[in-house]
Amino acid sequence: MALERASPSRLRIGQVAAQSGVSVDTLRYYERLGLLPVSARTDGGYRLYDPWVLDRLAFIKRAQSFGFTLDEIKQMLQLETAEPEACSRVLEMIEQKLEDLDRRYEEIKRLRRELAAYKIECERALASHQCCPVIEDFLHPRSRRERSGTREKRRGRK
Amino acid sequence: MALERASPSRLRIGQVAAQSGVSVDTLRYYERLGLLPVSARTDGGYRLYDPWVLDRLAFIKRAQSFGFTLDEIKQMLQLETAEPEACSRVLEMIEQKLEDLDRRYEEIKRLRRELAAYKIECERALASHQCCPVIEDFLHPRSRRERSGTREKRRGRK
DNA sequence: CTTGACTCTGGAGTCAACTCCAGGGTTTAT
DNA sequence: ATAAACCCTGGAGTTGACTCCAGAGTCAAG
Repeated sequence: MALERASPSRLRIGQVAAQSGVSVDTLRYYERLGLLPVSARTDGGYRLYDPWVLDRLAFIKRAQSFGFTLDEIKQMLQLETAEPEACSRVLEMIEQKLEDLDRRYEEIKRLRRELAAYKIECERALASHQCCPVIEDFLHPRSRRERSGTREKRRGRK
Repeated sequence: MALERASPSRLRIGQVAAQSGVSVDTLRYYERLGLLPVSARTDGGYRLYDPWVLDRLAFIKRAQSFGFTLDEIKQMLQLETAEPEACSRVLEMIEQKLEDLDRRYEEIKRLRRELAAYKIECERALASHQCCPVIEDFLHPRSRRERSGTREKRRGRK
């Protein structure tokens, strides 16, 4: 049985791995998950890939970089490009992911600000050879904003 | 409900859980990890906590919210507050985490921008009943059309 | 034909931070 | 004394995205 031997158009898994930067293990993993098609095989059982899987892998990596999970990516890949439904579905997912990014963005901004404040305090303490205020402060967060007031330490109710 | 017989100053694990918002399982897990001290016990083997573990738990949650891992938090907790070394060590960790936040911040900004562009394209296609350009675009990030291409992309990727 | 690089399978392991479970023992109110 | 909460241990399971493994088969070159 003449198998597709050394056909320059088809790649073995190692070549796909090398060209895509995705490990062979991951390629097989993706196939199990249904992100890649069940590939053709040689008589000996070796997988043979059409070069377009490289495009698909690029898609996967790109979508991943946006924070889409493999499962979400799979859903996108299962959509028929031609159908308008596909587009609204994708739009939906994009909008959700945008909200997601916005939330994370704000959170990071807030954390950054707070952490930077700690840093300054820490530097000051270090310069004047005092004991570390950060751990103290982390331990009693609420005393921060009432430093000039009462140092109440009651937390939680009951 | 509240029944603190005997010594009112010591809490059982369920009370700590209720007051801290951390599950009893997690409390035991933290103890295993060394984030909480090995607690005293009743004769029957029940854990008894001093109320200051609530402060420590608040510290842990706060540090976690900054993106510190439990392992890093443990390192901080092991530092002796009084020593200046502790402060410089903490400063180091804070600075590193700040860099981390900055990196993530920039990345999110970039992704947001790109994703928003996709969204607009998607909306346009949807409005004019064309086929979804996003999947197409994801699939061919910076290549020319070879496959059923309809129009040239002017928007360069990345 | 032999070598050595490549590939196959199924399943297990990894990481972080939990979460759940079975099968018991303890406390305390009634 | 009994029931209802509560708690104990140790170990296994969860999630997502891989990563590694043993033991076997395949392929192309020399």
